[in-house]
Amino acid sequence: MGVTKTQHFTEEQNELAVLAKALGHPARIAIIEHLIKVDSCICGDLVNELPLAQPTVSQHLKELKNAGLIKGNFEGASICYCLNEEGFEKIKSFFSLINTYLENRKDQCC
Amino acid sequence: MGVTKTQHFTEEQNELAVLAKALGHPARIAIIEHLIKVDSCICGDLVNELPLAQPTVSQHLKELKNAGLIKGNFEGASICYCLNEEGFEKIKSFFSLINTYLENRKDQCC
DNA sequence: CTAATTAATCGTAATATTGCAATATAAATA
DNA sequence: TATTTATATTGCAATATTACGATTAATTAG
Repeated sequence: MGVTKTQHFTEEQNELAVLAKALGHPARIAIIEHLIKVDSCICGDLVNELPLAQPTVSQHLKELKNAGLIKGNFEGASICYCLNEEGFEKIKSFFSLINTYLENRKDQCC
Repeated sequence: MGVTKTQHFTEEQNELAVLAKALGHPARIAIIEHLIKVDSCICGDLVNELPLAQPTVSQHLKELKNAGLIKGNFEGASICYCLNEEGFEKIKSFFSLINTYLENRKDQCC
């Protein structure tokens, strides 16, 4: 029926999925990459940087913010967005687990 | 409208988005976690493990496979699924970039 | 206060995702 | 060969996502 069965999964699994989903769009990858490149950012910048209209960029920023991957504060007339370490920490520990597993994996059955 | 403007982003950005999107569902996170836990897996296992019907699990496996995050081989009557290192490598280098940035970031403007 | 600038929100069309029953396919076994 | 077992595919309903024009809200400059 089209609704994710969130209730049936653990909180950790749902959190990770939310974070990954937020990164699951090239525009949002581009936003993260741009934030790293300029090391602090105004939204207007992004509208020029991305091949998308201003409302669309605003929407993508909102999703990244909701997922906890970026933070935004008013700075004069515009808004300063930057990476939110907290969100990335959670992803980091998940991938650490995977990397440790992959490095120690003895026999790859497939 | 409603179609992601894939053409306007770099191949790397699109690839990362595909990988992240594939992880953007709790069932698929659960599948990855289970594959790590049992260190090789048969799909039937997963149908019992997950709160989803067999066709739904099959679909999620397909998406993980398409994204390059898991591999599957026939093993007798059933199929043996396991992690595909290649896919995770790509994600790893992206997060390395982010971690390096976050660790060296001087002033957090937000 | 008014105009200009910047970014968020609303409304909506186009498309994608999620989930499952029903069915199909493929291999193992009796 | 017929049956069982394991997994994939199809078709469809419910819902979510993507994108953007129009509008609104908030801030700054004059």
